[in-house]
Amino acid sequence: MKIATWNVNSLKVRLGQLQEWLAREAIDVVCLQETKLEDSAFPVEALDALGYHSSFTGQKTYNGVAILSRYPAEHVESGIPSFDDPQKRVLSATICGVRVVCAYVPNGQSVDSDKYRYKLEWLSAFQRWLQSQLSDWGRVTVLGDFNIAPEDQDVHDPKAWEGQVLVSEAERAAFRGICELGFRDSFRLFPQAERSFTWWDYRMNAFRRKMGLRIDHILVSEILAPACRACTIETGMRALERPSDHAPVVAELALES
DNA sequence: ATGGCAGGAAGCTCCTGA
Repeated sequence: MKIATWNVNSLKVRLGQLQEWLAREAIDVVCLQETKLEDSAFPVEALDALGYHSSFTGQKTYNGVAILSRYPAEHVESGIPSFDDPQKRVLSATICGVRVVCAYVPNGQSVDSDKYRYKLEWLSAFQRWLQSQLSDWGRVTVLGDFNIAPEDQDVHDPKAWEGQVLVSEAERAAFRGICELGFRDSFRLFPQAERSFTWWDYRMNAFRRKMGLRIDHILVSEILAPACRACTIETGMRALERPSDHAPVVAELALES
């Protein structure tokens, strides 16, 4: 089973790229972030035509997450139950016996902002909830835009970014806290090229200059990790005309059954 | 030096993203 995550930065704008990608790659589950669409505007028919069932929770202009799947999605749940939040950032579903959590972690803006405090509170609630997801389901995968570069090797210029939002110690501690519940960063299960990133700023020719961060992740629970065969970044998607500023991440799970 | 792109909603400029 191939699972993927992609921050599309507007599904309306990126629908054509998504369709081409899904027609080309045999991906079974796709988690999307920043769809920026109200539910009534979600392109259900276009994705159904490609063989995908859509689950989604969205809002106008900001946020919005979706899970596309070639197989039925069961027990679909929106949000973090204990965390009342009008921002549509979390969607979870069970597909082929695997709990799939699609997450769009808050950006945080800057470390001295209210949005940063919201990010840390959000992450704390997310971690608590993931613990219950782990005990409920066992086979759990968390895919999404974490807005956290876990280590210096995930940052093109660690010196320049030191202490900034996306790399600050409190954010990295929150990421480790989630992993320590019993998750592995699937990307680091395998040898990877240096300077592997998933996001490049639209400005300053950052992509061409390889000035990126690795902030989109696929975590797999310990019990699933032995089944993980690969994790790759679809860097080519960032090189398209009118791209999202994020590239997709894809992981392959060898599931018995 | 706080810029630089891009998307959305509004409406000819602003907010947000990361």
